[in-house]
Amino acid sequence: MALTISDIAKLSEVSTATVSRVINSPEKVSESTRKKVMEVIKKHNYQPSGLAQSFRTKKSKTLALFIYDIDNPFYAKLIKELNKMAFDRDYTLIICDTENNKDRELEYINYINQNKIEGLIMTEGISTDHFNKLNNNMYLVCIDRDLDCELPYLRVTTNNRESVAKAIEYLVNLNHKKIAFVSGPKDVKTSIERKNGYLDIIKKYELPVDGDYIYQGDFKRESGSNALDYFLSLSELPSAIFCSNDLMAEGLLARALSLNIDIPNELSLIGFDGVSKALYKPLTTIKQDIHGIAKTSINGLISMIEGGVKGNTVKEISGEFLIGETCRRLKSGEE
Amino acid sequence: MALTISDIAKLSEVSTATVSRVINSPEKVSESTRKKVMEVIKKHNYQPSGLAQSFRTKKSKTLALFIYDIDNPFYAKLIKELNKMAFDRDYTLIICDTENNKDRELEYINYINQNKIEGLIMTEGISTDHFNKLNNNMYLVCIDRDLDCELPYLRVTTNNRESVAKAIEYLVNLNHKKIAFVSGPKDVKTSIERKNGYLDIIKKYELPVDGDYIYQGDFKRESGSNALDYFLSLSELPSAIFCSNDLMAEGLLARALSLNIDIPNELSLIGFDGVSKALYKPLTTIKQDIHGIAKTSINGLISMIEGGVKGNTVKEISGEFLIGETCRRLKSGEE
DNA sequence: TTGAAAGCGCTAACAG
DNA sequence: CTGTTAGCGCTTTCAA
Repeated sequence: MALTISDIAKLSEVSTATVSRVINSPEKVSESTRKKVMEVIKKHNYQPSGLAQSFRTKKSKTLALFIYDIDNPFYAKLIKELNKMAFDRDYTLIICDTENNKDRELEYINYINQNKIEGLIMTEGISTDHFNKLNNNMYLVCIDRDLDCELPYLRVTTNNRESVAKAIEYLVNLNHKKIAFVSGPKDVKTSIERKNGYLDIIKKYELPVDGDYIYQGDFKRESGSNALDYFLSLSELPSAIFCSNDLMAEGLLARALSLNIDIPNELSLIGFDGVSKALYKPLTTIKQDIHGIAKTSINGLISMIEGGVKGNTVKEISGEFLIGETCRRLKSGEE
Repeated sequence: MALTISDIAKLSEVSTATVSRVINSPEKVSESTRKKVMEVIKKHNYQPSGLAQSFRTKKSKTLALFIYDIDNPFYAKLIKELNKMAFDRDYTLIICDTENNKDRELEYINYINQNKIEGLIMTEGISTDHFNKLNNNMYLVCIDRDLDCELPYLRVTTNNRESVAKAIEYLVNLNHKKIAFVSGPKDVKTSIERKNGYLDIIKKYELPVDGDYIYQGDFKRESGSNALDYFLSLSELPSAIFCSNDLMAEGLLARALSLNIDIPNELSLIGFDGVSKALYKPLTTIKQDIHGIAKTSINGLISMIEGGVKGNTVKEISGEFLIGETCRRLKSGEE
């Protein structure tokens, strides 16, 4: 059996309180006893029981991440970053894979309450109903997401609207006029913002774009492929398509390849996220600063937890427009 | 503050012991008191503190997963399955992203010891030195991996050798003779087994294949692309290439596309894993039964933990050969 | 079938 | 600066 604090206390000929101090607030212990105790600790490779510490302090040092699509490489990367940063700050991160399923969410909420999870990071796509059941001293961060809930929270987001606007404007500068847009799911904040960015530029340049050039996708690869089929069914094919995420751009590109449609020569394409790799040509896209998002989220969350303060704040992280090889400049006059 | 067991005891006019029994072994309580207590529990939505339970029983109900490449979609899917199954069995799964870094591993091993993690699932690519530091009542499962360690463990693996042999034989039956192979990293068990499957068939049919047709990759996408460049530099291009995982096959395919090499008309291609989606044509591949692997791993691990037994066992899960559209039948005589 | 009581390993007043 | 002591919320003998 592993040694306990009282074993160490006996071996060091001090009290358990002193051992505890050596571990948690060494400055409160005289150098000589600290040394003495540390030696014993080292010698026996004593490690305090995390279970006992958590129990005693009522702090689990655990965070939970709500996510609904681990398969999306954007989220896979985000998980990687968050997990790493949490661990580096001595917190454990639990992945709650909700699959957008309400029962699942509820189970996780119960889990969170039972296990004294200290903070929650939420990503898109989760229903809102259950969140009142959260312990109301829960600390919250929402990444790219709005939450209808009494609890205040930190919102971390990419500047979706401006980034998309920039990308669309880039197409305009390449003389594109017939620019189509593949959106994400209807009620999702990021979807809406990205679409607004598109509409901003359409309006600004008074481009002749009607509803036909907007296809509602769902952020999944397949809807990109469906989008292309839809646009092909129109009387006038757009000359450029913006997809609201890379996954859909990939789907669209794959479909184009299989139909022998040359990108960018016949069709220009832009994505969003900056996580595509499998393509034969680098995708022009808006790269989200996943590292920055993760860092802001974890640091923000932990400082709320440790400072005991909450508040509604928004931190916007800039996306980076990456020019790949999937857009072509139209000759003037060309459509 | 949340209610505690003694609050419930008072409200139900029984002892805490009885409340505990109602929760953990209701059969030991008379129906009437059980009902009475359950009502109070329901009414107040009492949830026992997981922290206290873990502390008291010294069972964290937590498993850890060692992984080094969350980005690889095979692992992303595996994580998803494992996470879900663990949760369904009331265990928490912690993701230890080692990044193949020894210090990181050591930190995680310490974490595991401190927090009384009950079981460990390991995947490929982790060094072996630290594992002696593991509490020696740790329960272990290795997925597709061998471990040099005193602890007995359950090994769960796809029948790599046979699956690859089957795929290569398929190429032979399509009249391919010049079949090249892109391996994974050198010392990794699955790499070796997959290569052996290839060599088995090469030998069986006495195919004229020398070392030139074997390229050592590293399971990353980029090495697939490099592999193609390498094969193109040979005096005789192979007519078919087997990649030891899908990621490398994707890389190779992307490179082929950008070089205008038609797959499968100029070159046949097979992968391994069954996780590719981004391709313009479905990849012929060996699909690993990720669900089965996860299920066997979690169930095996938990029954070891709860049964208190360990043992060296191997469970082989069959891969499924999936014929996509990346292989072509050669006319007899054609090379 | 139930209750009393001890104690898991640690931290945090409080007193000295 | 250090020790004593109480107690976190739960489970588990042991006795009744």
